[in-house]
Amino acid sequence: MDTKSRILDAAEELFMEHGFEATSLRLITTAAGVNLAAVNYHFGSKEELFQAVLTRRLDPMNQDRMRLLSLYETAADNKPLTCEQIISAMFIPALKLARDHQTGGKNFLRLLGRAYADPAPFIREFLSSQYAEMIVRFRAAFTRALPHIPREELSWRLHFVMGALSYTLAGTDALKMIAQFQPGEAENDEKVLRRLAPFLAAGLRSPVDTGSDGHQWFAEA
Amino acid sequence: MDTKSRILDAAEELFMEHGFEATSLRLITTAAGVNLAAVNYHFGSKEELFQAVLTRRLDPMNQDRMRLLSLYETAADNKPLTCEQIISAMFIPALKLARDHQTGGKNFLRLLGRAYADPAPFIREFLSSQYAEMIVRFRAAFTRALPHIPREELSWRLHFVMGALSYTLAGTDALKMIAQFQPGEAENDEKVLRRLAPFLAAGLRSPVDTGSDGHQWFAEA
DNA sequence: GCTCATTTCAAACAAGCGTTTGAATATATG
DNA sequence: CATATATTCAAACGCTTGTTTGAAATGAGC
Repeated sequence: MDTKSRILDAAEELFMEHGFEATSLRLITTAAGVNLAAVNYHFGSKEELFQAVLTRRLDPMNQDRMRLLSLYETAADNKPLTCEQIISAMFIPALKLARDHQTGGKNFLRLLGRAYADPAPFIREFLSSQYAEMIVRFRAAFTRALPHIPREELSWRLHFVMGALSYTLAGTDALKMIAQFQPGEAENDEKVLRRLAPFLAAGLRSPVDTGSDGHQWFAEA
Repeated sequence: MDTKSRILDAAEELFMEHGFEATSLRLITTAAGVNLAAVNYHFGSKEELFQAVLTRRLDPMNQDRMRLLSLYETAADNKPLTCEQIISAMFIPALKLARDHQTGGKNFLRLLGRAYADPAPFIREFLSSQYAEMIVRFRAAFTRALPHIPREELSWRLHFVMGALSYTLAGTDALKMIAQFQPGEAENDEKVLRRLAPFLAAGLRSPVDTGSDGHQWFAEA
């Protein structure tokens, strides 16, 4: 394999394991079996390397998501899609990566989940640009699927969906370490996403809280 | 104010802004107006300072959550609580912090959201220990409230709830920067949580997917 | 006012960081 | 084969990091 790919693979795993700031170029190049200067030669800088690691898999995944959404829309003959279809279009490409044991697909999804919460501006701006087109398309699809949900409310619900998804894919949360939380059989990313999707679909479809009926949310204690 | 509090306040804000690794002790001590060596004198190390920053507000918040849950359980006379009540017990203490403009409550919640996704083992282990007791209590409450949900499924749904909550509180996600996502009026943390709670309650209560009826999730594309 | 423990301070420490350099090597082109 | 281009390499650069040190300053108790 060529030097560039060796660096990308090693960086993907180490960034996932230690985060961006705590992963040194010396650690990456040693793991990749290449010279220290190779990163700056092939990628320019550590930041550009990080973006290259993300782009390599994120861009195809988001393209795949939009391709799938268009497929469903064409098949539906311009009628609104169901929530399940739209969520499937978001999840299936992620599932493909999770299933991919050959490449570091699982590693990448966990790295992506961490990148979402990283404070560095260059990461946030990069993700914004990477997701911009996809979000617009999916927002439009959800707007047609859920016409009774006000625009702002729908924005937030889409936000919650992305949050739960990225958090779950990150798989780093502290809860997993607590003894009480013991999944019975060996859970893999695929099974988890199959649990998450119906959960989110129910939330997306839930009636909008008018504040007048039902449970008194957040009554003072 | 004493040196220790000055350091904690400055560290809280700077850790929130730049993350743990990218925030240097020199940045913190300069902002706090104290000597560089004061951190190691009062807290021992940078890691212990970070834990002190989290403990200061996280421990009281989780105590408050459990107190509230006990309050509801006593009022319910040992009958199972509703999902809304349990979620309220989780959210109200977080809301109190979000409302607190005096102290850096909002800053802290965003810092906490980021800590959830931080790769450093010492952070993950610390959060595990901080949340252990609370999670056990709330798991038990949800188990009684949703007896028809299998144990493993409930574990994951609780996991999703924590994920969406922490991701939302972090408030750092890239989606916010995308032009299409423009909340109409000025949204504050309180309004956001009021949208999130019903969304999650609907997901928690959703029928368990038996795989035999309804939408064909994740049909191959 | 002396004493002793606590706290602050400037300075230095060793180590690691991302990046650059210029020569050496490999690869491809004519 | 000779030439030019692309890549690798060891070494060093300047800088920042968390932590330690020992002296100076502070403040309470007798």
